[in-house]
Amino acid sequence: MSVSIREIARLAGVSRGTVDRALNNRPGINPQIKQQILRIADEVGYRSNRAGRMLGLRKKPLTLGVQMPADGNDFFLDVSEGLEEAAAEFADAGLSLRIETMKGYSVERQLAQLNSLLASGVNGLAFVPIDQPPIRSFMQKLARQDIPVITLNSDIADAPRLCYVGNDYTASGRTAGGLLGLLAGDRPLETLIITGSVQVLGHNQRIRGFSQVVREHYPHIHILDIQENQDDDQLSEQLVADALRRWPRLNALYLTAGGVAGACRAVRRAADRRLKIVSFDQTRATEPLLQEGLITASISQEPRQQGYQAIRLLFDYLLDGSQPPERVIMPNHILIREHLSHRPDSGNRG
Amino acid sequence: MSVSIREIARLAGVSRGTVDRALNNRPGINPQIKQQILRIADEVGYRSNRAGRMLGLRKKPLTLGVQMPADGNDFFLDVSEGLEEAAAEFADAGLSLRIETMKGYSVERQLAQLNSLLASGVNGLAFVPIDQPPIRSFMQKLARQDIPVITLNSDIADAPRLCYVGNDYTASGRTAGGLLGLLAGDRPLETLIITGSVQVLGHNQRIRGFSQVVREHYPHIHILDIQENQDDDQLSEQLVADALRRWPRLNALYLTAGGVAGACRAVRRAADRRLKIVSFDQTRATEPLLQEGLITASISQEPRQQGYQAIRLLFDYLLDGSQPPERVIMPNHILIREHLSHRPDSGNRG
DNA sequence: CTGAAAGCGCTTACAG
DNA sequence: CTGAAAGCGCTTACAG
Repeated sequence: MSVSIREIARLAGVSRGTVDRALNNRPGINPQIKQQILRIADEVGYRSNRAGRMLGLRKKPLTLGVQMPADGNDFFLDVSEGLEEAAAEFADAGLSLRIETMKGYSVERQLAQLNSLLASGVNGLAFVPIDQPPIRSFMQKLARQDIPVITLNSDIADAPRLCYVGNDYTASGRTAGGLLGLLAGDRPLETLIITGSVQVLGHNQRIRGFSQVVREHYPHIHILDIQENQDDDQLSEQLVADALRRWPRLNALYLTAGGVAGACRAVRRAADRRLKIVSFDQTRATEPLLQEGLITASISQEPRQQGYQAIRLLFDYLLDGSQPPERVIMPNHILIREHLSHRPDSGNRG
Repeated sequence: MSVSIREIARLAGVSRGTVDRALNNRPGINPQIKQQILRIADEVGYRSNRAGRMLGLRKKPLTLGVQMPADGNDFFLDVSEGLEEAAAEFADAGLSLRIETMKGYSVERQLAQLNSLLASGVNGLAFVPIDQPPIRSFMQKLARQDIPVITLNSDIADAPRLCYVGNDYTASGRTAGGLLGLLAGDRPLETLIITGSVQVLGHNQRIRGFSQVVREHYPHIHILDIQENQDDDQLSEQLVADALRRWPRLNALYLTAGGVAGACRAVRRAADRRLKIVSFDQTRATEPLLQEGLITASISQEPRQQGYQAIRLLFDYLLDGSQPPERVIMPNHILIREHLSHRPDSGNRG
């Protein structure tokens, strides 16, 4: 229970309106007085009351824009749940969401959707940025317009943003490596890495983290090859089928991205071969495969929390000016058949 | 943005005070009018505004009492962090916490501390109940006084409570079993189970869940024996040392509770033997052992979230009357060396 | 540049 | 049993 704006006004001998102007960097205030008020606020340890603020702000409703490559990508179903959870929690305070989704990664499409959100008057944005110069310069523009931006699930270098909310791909690759190491026991493992695309930073980081751990601790894990499936199930199935033929001793698969179902189809057909398979995330595609034991383990990254936190942090920033940490990193979790049912839950996990 | 109490008052042709009385079950209102107001509120889908409520309540500060066997038990350090996080979040609304801790499980001590909290005038309680009749009747008394209670980390049967916040011990035992199954590969595993006490329900459930999975899926995991270490490191070390001597083929340890460090000391001394060790939680004791690879994996249960949610749910109930689910179950996570650094974070994960 | 007033949605005494 | 008023901490027009 901290002091109120009224108390500070009394101490400074000014009106509450003036204190409000000083504290919230509003225009039209004598700089001297402003300094004095800020000093007093600091001395008494003023912290604005969230509830008061929410009520006061109620006339000017806030809208946040979200853009993500969610079409045909089940991973984002969970992200969306988190977005909606936060939206519901702050609906009281006048918050609403506007969500645009696209299929795959098109810079033009992303720009078009972001511009449309901007035109509709959103007060802040969360999106999954494509790592390309046009997106970067768009973000420069947003910064000049004082629109706070959170990069979601995937980050972009050298572009201004409030913060990044997502997982640490290198760390999740390390977890995958450590896990496969444990699964190997002391037997040699001949591993094929299937990645989505060597153009995608996150996929590469998952390979790097994996390789680091294998090199440090598990020399008997041997990497046969790294192949790209473009997140495509058909291609994935083909690649794995070929690999099974080509390397008779192939006994482990590390899948950094999509196309998991396809890869598993090929493995299932080779009924006589038993492979350890490590993948990422818990989706409609991976879940039954984990359930049946074909995928040995999958590494998840709290998609729901990613959505929830992105909205919460933007909202808090707009409400309070509170600065989030530069990177809000979700822990990654190892999923095996026995605890599948427990999907990460809200809890405002906070 | 739902309708306000003012709007309902207008629709019902009464004052806001009367609407407040109807909606919050306050005494002194004509039952007919009350029914009518409730009907209208229902029709328009009234949901009270949290911020408004927090402000309105600000004169009457809320205090919640917490009681737990935290002394000398590192697990509860993380729970406490969660408690404090929630306390900080709702300090605005006048919430404060009163925390009592004890060492071990004494019914008398627990009752004494709960009574002291009650005498100090707490509005709600969260505690780790000992599963004994005197605690049960104490909870009956609390219910009659309309003090909401949340059982934390451990539940108690046949006693009234608002809800249970904690993990599902059987489920975490299943996860342990599934994990050890994967670690075994296709080799036989001669496993010793060391449990805290056969008197503790949670420990037994961890054994049951483990055994279920082993029976269903991993017949080559053989359970040599189940022994009690009373969560004591000395005794634990002794037991494991003896077991290593007695069973030359012992190659796996499943530790359901405390005394992990002691067990590991005995294993480390037997430098020629390599055991798979599965334990629970990430504490000061287990962390370095996971780090060095002596413990293969540990299963954690989001202690911080447990603390956070217990307070949040009590607070919401007192604020809103919002009923939490009967059991709020934390997911359990498999921890291995490679993702130790990522301890579960607030995020109001929720 | 500054203050006084009205209002956000709710609760709590206080009259009647 | 019911209503009118004051107040929680803040913001936003509106005067000056």
